[in-house]
Amino acid sequence: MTVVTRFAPSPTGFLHIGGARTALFNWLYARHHGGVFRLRIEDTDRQRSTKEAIEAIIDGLKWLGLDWDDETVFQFARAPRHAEVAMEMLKQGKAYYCYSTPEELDQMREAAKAAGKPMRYDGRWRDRDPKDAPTGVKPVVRLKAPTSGETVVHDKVQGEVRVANEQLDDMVLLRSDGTPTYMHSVVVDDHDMGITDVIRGDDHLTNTFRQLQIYQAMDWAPPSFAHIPLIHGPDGAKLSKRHGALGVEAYRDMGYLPEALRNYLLRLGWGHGDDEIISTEQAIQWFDLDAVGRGPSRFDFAKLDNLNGHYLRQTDDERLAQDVAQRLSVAGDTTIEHRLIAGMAGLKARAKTLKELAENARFYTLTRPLSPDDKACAQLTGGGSRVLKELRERLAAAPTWIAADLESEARAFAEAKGVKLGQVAQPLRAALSGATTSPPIFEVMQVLGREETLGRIDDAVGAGG
RNA sequence: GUCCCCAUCGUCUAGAGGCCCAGGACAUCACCCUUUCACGGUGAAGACACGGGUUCGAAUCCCGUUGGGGACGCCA
Repeated sequence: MTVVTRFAPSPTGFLHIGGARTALFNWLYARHHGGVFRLRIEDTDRQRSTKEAIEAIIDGLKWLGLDWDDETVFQFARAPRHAEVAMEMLKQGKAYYCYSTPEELDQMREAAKAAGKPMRYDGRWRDRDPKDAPTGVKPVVRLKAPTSGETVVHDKVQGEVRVANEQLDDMVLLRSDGTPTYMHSVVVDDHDMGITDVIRGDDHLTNTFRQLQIYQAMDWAPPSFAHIPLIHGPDGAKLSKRHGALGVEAYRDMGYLPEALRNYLLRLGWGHGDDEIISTEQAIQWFDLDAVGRGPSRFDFAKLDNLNGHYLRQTDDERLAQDVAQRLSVAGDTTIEHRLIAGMAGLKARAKTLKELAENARFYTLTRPLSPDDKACAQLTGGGSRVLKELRERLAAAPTWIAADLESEARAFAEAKGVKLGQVAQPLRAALSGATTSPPIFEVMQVLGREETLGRIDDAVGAGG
């Protein structure tokens, strides 16, 4: 049987990091088994669902490179079908109309709380004659759930989980306005869409019991389930905004590469021996549910940064330069763009994110004169300035303008002056980059070119006195 | 509160009874490389939550305790 998985987000916000991982696992599982990965937007909450959220989710999935098959299913559009199934259950005596008012339910809730028991609908309309129905009250449709025995889930990650049916009550299938509840629509949609494997967050594990009861009532074969643990914040508690509960677009803006985020998310809760850097091809080949861990894991930016740095260094210079030019608003300036491409080799070993890369690259994009920072200014006073003045003459006469030769010039100069190379290189760095740290300075000179280099030295020498 | 789930270095994890006085990665620290900062290299420190069993032998199996998480809606 062909594997069919799905990602079923509700469009009430961005595609957050936990959802992204759920989508990734579903996608990998389907691709690994040569199956189908589908997308269903659960937009039945008309109040909270927005068009913007739908777009954010779709953009996020595309950015992450998680492509889905077939058409996207919008759950709300299927409401008539959900109602139809509920009616069928009513006809077969598997469901019933319940006329209890919200007030009555509140009373039950409070009574249950006072008694230290969980809220359970007491089934007061379960076997009542429909003729008793009060007028003017629109009923909900409730499932006639089994009252004894137990319901068991054979979960691919959590193993066999069982619960006594007394713990469960008769849940609402259709609201009094005739719209389906989440529990009901999920089951009908998964069935109709031919989903074979439901892979979702751990928070749905207890929902599964109730959903299983609907499958049983309809005599449908349930899919197999896999509940993956949730992602927590660094403190072990629920992931907060501050700690990473952000939309994937926020990660893009912070300068993370989609391949790095994918690799990071994959390793969160799943492992393959000692492998850390895992390409998408390998992931598809290796991924399976049996290696998914059962405990929740904590989100760690430091590890994401490290992974991102790794992928950054693998990425070709043009792509990086283009992103940097965009971030620094200099895209289209070909001189600058060429400089960025030429300087990228030295730049990319020094950054963890594209954002950091852009900040480090800024000095390449500046127009003279630069405004050196405090530490750089300190390099440009007194001795530093004198060294630069003399070095400038020698550089102006340099026969070539390539890094290795420029370094030889500087070394010869330092030796002649009886100073360490650092005493030459640091003022030079301050003059050319406006800072005390930069890519290798002779590489910077080559990238900047003779004219710009000499000009920046002149600016610095003049300003430094 | 009730039900359900989980538990190896600070973090992510390897480990499916002897290969483990527990391996890798990130982070930390030291050293090397070096014109700065990185990258890279070498090394150090660092964990089986606790208590009982089972077994010749347990990180691995069972029970309990503790700790964490999740679910208890006419939200999804």
